[in-house]
Amino acid sequence: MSEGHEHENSAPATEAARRREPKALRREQLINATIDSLAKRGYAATTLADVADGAGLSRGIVNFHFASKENLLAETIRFLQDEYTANWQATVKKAAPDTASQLLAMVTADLDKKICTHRKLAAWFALIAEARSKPAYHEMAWERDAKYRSTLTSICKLAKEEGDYAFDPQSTADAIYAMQEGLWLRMMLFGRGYKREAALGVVLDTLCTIFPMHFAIDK
Amino acid sequence: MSEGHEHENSAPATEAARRREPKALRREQLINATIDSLAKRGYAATTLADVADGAGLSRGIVNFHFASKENLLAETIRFLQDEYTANWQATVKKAAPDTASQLLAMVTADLDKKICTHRKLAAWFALIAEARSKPAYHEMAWERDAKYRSTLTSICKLAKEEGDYAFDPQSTADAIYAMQEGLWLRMMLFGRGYKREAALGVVLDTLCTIFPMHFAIDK
DNA sequence: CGCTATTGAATGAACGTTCAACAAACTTGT
DNA sequence: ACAAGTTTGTTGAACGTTCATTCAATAGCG
Repeated sequence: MSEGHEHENSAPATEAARRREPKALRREQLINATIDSLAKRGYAATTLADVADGAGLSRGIVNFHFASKENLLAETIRFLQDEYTANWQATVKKAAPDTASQLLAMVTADLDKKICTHRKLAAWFALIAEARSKPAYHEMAWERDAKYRSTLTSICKLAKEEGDYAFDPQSTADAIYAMQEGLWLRMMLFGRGYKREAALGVVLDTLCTIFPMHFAIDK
Repeated sequence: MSEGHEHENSAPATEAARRREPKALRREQLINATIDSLAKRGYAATTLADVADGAGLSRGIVNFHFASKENLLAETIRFLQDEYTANWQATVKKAAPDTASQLLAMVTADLDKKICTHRKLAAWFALIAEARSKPAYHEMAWERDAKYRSTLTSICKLAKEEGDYAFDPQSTADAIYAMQEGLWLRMMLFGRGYKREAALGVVLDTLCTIFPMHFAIDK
C-alpha cells in the first residue's frame, strides 16, 4: 500500500471507508498526485495513468472528477496559486505593523517551508512554462503577481520616506520580486545544490544593503 | 512560401540551390524552427511535424539530421546556451576595464536585443522547465550559470574594495543574477506587458542603489 | 553509377476519452 | 426494520487519435 510519496491524509483503512470520503478530498488527492508527477516527470511526461497510479486509483477516475486532463491541470495551478496567496497574506497579517517587519514578512513568506518545496516549485514552473500560451493560466499567473507586487511597492514607498532613501520605490519593488522569482528558479533547477536557507540568506543580505536604516547587518 | 515567422536566412531560390546548402545550415534551420514552435506552442505541443512544416521540409527530415526528437531538443538548448555565453563574454571583453563598466556590461549583456527576445526566452524556459529531470540538460544549465556567476562574484568583490561597501559580495552577486533571471521570467510570461526597456530600467536603478560609489542616479 | 539528402507513406506505441458493468451508499415504501 | 430501487463513485477494457520512428523509393550531385 505505501508506495512512493504518500501525503498527510490519514490512511483510508478499509475500502468502504475510502469510498465514503467526500468528493473534495478525492479531488485534492488527485491534485497532489498531479503535483508529484509534474515534479518527478515534468509536464510532457505526465499522463493521466501516472496521476491515477500515484493516487492508487484506476484509469478512468480523473475524467470522472475533472472531466479532462486540461481541467485537472488548470485546477492544479489554481490550487498552488491559492495556497501561495493565502500564505503570504496570512504571514503579513501576523507580522508587526512597522515597515521593516512587514517587508521581512513579505519576503520570508515566499521562502516559507510549506510553499517553497522542491516538489511544488517544480510543478509550478512546469505549469506556467507550458501554460504561457493558454489565456486561462496566464490570467492566474498575472493575478498572483499583481497583488503581491502592489503590496510590495506600497511598503517600499513607505520605507523610502522613513529612511530617506534615494531609490525609486517601483524599481526597488520590481527588483526584489524579480530576485525572489530568480531564487525560486535556482531552487527548482538545482534542488539539492541550492537550499531554502541559502536563498533566505541572500534575501536578508540584500534587504540590509537596500534598506540600511531598517535592517542592520548581524553576522 | 512566406508563411509565419521566417528568418534571416537568405531565401534558397531554386530547389537545386536549396539542396546544395551545407548540412550545418540545414541543422540550424531546423533548430530555428524548433525554437519557433517551442515559443508558439510550448514544449508539450511541439511535434516533429510542426518543426518540419516550420522549416518547409518533409516529415522524416528531423530524424535524418538529428536521429531523434530528444537529440533535436538537446541541440536546441545547446544552441541557445552557446549564443548566450558567447554574447556576454564578448560584451564584457569589449567594455572598458574599470569595475563599473565591467559590471554594467555583464548586466546589460543579458538584456541584449539579440538574446532577450520573447521567442528565445519562451523556448529557453520551456526547455529547462521540462529538462529538469534529464541530466544532460541539467548539466548545461548549471554550466551556463556557473561561468556567469563566478565572473559576477569577482567583480562584486572588486567593487566592494573600491567603494568600501558593507555587503557580502557573494550574496550580492547571487542577488543580481537572481534578479536577472526573475526579469527574464517576467518578460517571458508577459511578453507584451513587460518589455526589455522596463527590465533594463529596473536593473540600472538597482545598480545605483547597491553600488552608489560606482553609479550615480541620473534622471 | 555510387552517394547523399529528401520525401511521404507505413508502423506501432502511447495516450486521452468514453462507456458499460459493477459496487457501495443513500432513499423510499411498507 | 428491511427489501427494493435509486444515486453516486469506481473500475478497466475498448476506441480513436496523435505522434515519433522507420524505410523503401526518388532525385540531385560528382
